Amino acid sequence: MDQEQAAASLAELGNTHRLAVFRFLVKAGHEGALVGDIQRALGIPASTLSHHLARMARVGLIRQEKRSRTIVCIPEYAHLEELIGFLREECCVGIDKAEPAHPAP
Amino acid sequence: MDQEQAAASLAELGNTHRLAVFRFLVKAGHEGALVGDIQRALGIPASTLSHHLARMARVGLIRQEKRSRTIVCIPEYAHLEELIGFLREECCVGIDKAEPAHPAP
DNA sequence: ACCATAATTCGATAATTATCGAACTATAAG
DNA sequence: CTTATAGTTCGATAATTATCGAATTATGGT
Repeated sequence: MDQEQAAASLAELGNTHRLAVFRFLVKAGHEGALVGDIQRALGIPASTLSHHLARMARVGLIRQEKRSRTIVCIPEYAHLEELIGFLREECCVGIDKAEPAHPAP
Repeated sequence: MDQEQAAASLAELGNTHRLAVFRFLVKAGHEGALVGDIQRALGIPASTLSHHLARMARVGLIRQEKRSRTIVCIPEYAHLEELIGFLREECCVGIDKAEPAHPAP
């Protein structure tokens, strides 16, 4: 994951509604949740939620699968892992230079 | 770190300029770097950079220490660690429910 | 065919964020 | 005291993002 992608994903998670949605989906597990479920659980107006879901899907944070009339939203764990990996590299580059707060085993 | 704080920090990192600044500071290490150094290294106009630095400091991603005429910017590693911790909790809640891609030791 | 449900798209508006030159403040050096 | 340097603040504008009702599309059930 490059800097552009990382920034894009971070920006999407950097919104309370979208972060709440993502948390909800992660709790829902690999089966995901329907748009309507999210809507009822979080009380976000349908069109607003749709907007946020589209953005999250655009950067690869979630995946949307159509099941007849409904749409299942599934969190992309691998994507989050990559994002965390990117941040961790950032973090650890400098952390050993001095004051080793996290002594490597 | 609660959801509000996490979202705020993620939003700040979710901007290419600020993410570049943060990476630069992490590489600089615990001694940090001067505003002017960042400015010259990344080629961001002074007033724009000042704006971004203020935002990053506001959410605790960096710390700014005045040294006579100059200002040292230091990355708050602990803050990033907390943020990563928050994301990791998110991620791992659902990851074991099925398809254990990351088998716990 | 008709109605209900699920969700998106449209469209208009509000709110936030980004950008950057110019003016300003603070400090150091001569 | 004057000048130079480091950085911020101001102010104005552009660009992006957020919000949400209304209209629309798609599908299933009766």
